[in-house]
Amino acid sequence: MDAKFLKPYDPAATEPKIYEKWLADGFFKPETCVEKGVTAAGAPVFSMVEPPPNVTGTLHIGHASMLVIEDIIARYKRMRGFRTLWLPGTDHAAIATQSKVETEIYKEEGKRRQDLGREELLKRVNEFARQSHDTIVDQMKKMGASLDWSREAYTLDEKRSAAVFEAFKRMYDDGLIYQGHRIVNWDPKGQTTISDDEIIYTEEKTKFYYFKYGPFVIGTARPETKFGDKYVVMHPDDARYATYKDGQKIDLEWINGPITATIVKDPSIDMAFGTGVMTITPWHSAVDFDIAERHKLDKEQVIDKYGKLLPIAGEFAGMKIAEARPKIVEKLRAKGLVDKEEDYTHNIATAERTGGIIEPQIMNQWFVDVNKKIAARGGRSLKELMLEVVPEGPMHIDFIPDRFAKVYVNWISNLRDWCISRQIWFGHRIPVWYKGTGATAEKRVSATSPGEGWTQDEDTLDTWFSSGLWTFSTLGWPDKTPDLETYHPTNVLETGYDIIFFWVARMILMSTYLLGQKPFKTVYLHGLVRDAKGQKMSKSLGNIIDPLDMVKKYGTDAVRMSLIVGTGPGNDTKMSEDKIRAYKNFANKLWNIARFVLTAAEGEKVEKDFAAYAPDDEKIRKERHALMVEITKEMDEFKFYLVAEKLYAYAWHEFADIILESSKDILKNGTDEQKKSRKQLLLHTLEKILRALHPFAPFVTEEIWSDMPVPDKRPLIVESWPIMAP
RNA sequence: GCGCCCUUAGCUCAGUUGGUAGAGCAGCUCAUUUACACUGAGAAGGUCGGGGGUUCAAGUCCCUCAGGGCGCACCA
Repeated sequence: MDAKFLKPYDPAATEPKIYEKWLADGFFKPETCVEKGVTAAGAPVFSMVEPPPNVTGTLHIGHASMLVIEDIIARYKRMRGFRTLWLPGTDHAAIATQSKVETEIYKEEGKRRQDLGREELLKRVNEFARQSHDTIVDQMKKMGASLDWSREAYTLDEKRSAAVFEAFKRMYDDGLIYQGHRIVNWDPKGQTTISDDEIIYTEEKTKFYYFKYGPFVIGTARPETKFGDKYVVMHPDDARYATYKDGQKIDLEWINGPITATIVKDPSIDMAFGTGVMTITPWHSAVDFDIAERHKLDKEQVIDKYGKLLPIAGEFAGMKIAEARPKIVEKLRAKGLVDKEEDYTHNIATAERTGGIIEPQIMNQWFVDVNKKIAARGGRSLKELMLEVVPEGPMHIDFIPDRFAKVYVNWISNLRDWCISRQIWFGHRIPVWYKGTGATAEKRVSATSPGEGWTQDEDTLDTWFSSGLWTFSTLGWPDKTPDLETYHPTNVLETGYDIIFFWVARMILMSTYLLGQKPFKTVYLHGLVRDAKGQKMSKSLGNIIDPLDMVKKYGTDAVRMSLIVGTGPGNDTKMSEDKIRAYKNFANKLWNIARFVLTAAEGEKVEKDFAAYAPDDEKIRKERHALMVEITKEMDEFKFYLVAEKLYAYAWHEFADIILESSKDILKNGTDEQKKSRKQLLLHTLEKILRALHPFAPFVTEEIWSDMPVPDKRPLIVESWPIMAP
């Protein structure tokens, strides 16, 4: 027995060495496994892409949990004999990364992006992204991730940019991408549009005002938008206002003097809300915009890009909303136009990345049309294509847990055209070029400048446009590569349920449209990692657990086990340092089990098909086999938490506490035959435990494995799962 | 407003075709130089959120109420 077993297990000394060995052997790469004869050339394929972490700094516990689940899947499949590809990468995360760098620059140098200019800012962001990338890759390796680094991708690298251009061009040519004046979510702080999903609603206690508007009383929480309101809308069936006719003009006194208002009757009005009458602000409200479109009404801008009032506000022009609001109410009160005010809880929309308060604005932006029929796809729209992956659809994808399929369908049915242009600089620049103005203006889609006098669109693409291509852009698309042929559709996508809409849905959109394939056969959704009390981890609560700190303190295997046990799909996980400590103890327990077994069975080798078991040993062997059958089924059902727990209980409380203890007497007082049988039993059982536990705790199992007297053994990472065909 | 999830031992949670309630942690009692103190043995601890129904049988299926969490929509 190796002298290392005389000391407690030392993860810090062991783990880096083992990861290096795996890398050197090349077993993360499916081709190498075939070349070295550890995977059959004709073996079935298993592929999975890693959801690319954003290059915004470092890995957090959520990433760690994702990597652990995926690594367990990858290692399990590899041990089951699949040609297993798990493909790594990182995401440039346009807005998230740029705003992070901008914030830092402003803090340190007091400069804004306009002070630096496009080129200089991009230089800085790219440099930051590169550093983040290096840190993150290093951290992924520390988690033990068996990712095929030879295929590493980045959403903004050359190949992925080519894929983005191709996708854009095809969608443009099919008329799916169009430019138009539509109402969008404008972030005055980030100075860019954002998508509906990037909005965070927070409750705010505010006032709800009732103003006298001629003969009516209108309600509003936003007095500052009311300057341009010259349409007063009511339901056509509202008996209270039956005397007013559609299109009727009314002169009335308003904030900055007398105006002429027009009556509009529209059935979208909720008669029970407020007074059943409202004025509309089409430029700054999606609902009002729709009403204005239906009745072909004028639209006027009231608030500018910076959240300041425009000259239409008269004496309030130039003021910020927060400043102007009370002053406007004061003025209306002085004029006797305030009917009453009430306390009100209002959901305010803020930008996820910058915290800016979203102001709907009508702007000229680029959109993806989700309802247009696509000739090349049998006359179906993107929306229709996206619905084909539901359980009863022709291209069905398994959702785990399946309740998320409903969430997905619900989202699709509410889907509106996707605004894909962003007014930031970091990202894929829109590949559209312009030349000339007015009647002679030209517009062309091109990856590079079409020539003299052409200027490129200033905007960049929503970051989810490039990540939507991830399952196939990483495999070489648009080229028809062997990788694409072999590994797409991927088998499993493992990600958080919080990005079903952002990402899962968009991958389905892109893949069904561009390839006519689903991007993955199964989507496994994990939950959030919370603290021991179930609270979200956040800087302000001071309850953040840094996975790398924990790795340093307790070892990767302990962190991995603690992230898995108690984690059902779709449910949030609770984490605590105590839990991690408990699994460090487990790694050491395994270590001591190995020490005992290797000492007790000194000189003995694992004999394949050893049949001469004593009756007691045969019983133990059968129970062990039953457990292996059970956990194999559970692995296939993605119930990793159960498997980890059962192996933990079996290794510790069955094998160590009962089997090892009972062996002491047998090995001392038994017959030679009994001793032999028991030694084989101990070796076989430890061997099976190591194999089964390897996906969960790869380092300590690999390290013990190196001392196991198993003839013709390979590194554990490419050994077989304890039972091959359950 | 629409929808989803949760409620089982002090805490965290298993309990997947309905068949006499389980684990880990914490706490309690005891052991103590052992493969391992990063340990072992033992006992204790629950009217499975309330009510109703289906059934020979319900933690499990159905209805209903309550509490907690979340998503979407609305937000004049």
